[in-house]
Amino acid sequence: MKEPDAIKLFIGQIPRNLEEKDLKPIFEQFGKIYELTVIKDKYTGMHKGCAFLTYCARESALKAQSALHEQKTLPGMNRPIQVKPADSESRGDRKLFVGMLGKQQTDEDVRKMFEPFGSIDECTVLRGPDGTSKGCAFVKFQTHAEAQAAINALHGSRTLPGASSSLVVKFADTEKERGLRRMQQVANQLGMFSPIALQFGAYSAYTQALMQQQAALVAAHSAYLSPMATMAAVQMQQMAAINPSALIATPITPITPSSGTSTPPTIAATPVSAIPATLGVNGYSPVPTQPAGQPASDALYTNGVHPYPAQSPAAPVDPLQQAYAGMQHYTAAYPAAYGLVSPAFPQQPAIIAQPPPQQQQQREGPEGCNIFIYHLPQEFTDAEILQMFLPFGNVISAKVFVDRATNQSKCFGFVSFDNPASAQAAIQAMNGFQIGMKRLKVQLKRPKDANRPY
DNA sequence: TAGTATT
Repeated sequence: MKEPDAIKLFIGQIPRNLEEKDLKPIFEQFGKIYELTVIKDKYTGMHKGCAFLTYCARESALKAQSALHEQKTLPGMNRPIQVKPADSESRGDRKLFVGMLGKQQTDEDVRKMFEPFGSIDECTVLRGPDGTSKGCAFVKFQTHAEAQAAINALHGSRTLPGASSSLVVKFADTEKERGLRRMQQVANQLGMFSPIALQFGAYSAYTQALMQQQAALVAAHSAYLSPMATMAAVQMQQMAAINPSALIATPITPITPSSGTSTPPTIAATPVSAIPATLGVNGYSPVPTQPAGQPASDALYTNGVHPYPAQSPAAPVDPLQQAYAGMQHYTAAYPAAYGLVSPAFPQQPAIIAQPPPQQQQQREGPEGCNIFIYHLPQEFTDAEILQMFLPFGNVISAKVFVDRATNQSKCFGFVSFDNPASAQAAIQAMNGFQIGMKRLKVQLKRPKDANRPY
């Protein structure tokens, strides 16, 4: 079916509305396709604007690459299509990050500097939106040895005009390192400069997981909304990936046409609970973050910011809670935006177009996996507590108890995980967590046959 | 001084 020396290609700069079936005709002309997969976000299913393509024959891949790479631009894109071997095809580490360039150096200048050390596959100076150099570049050699030779010869070898220190030449960050860098940026933006704050590994992970979930929520919801709302969701996801604090500080209102509505959104007025749980199987989306038992998780609550119900109201505010409050504001703003966006797009179905929220029956997890949550905000529904507890593991059930007569929340609920460690992590992190004027009470659910102490 | 994306 596929030649043993077939090459997997990475295809970049694909419009997000193109799926496999749309892309197939573009690539089929170079040979029989073995596999073509659009890359989607693991959690949100959102099209990432790129794909993997493997032809049965190696030759087809080479033909496609030379015919298409940087040769044409797909509709709606402002950069040409990328067709090149996927990272997984490359041998070893051969990509360099070059820092402390002068602002004047162009791609060509950098290329000249590096070409004595080997064959360069790619050389790009990073530039801001206005075209000014960011003073750094990526240079990819064909082999690891060439890249290493360039480091040996060039790193620290000179100081370029306009640069504040000597030239930096090193291997570009791996994916993992990039993640760390992002977390550090997040920490910095939230003002967490102290050595104690630097231990907040769990905080970053938690925040990022929550941001992902929030973005997913809006993404799911926006399927029923306007293109503008969808764009906002995309932007939001991008921001969540790099800068949760920007997300918090940037409510969705800027995308809404101003139409005289001045009611400030509040979570009580318009809960997001109507958002269908369309995230993954059974409406539940697993999150990899498992703070359970991790040292960072312990550090989070041994540094004087332990959230606890008995804590004085004047206690210092946990930045985690601030972040959470910010997100509430964000999600609360969303329905308000909906109300404003909708009339501008009369062809869009109104809110009745939403499928009915999936009413999941409460499911019990194994002993030790079920938690009880009390003091929930009145407007929290299954969807909200699901969102709140997803970062701690695989949630198999999330249920807010509702008064049958009034359909009002009784302000308590149950969440079940598929393992006890997740339940413990959730209790550790969320018991005493302040939301508005309330602090959550989070504890293991009593076994059915337990003696009732009161 | 870290890109437009890499299962």
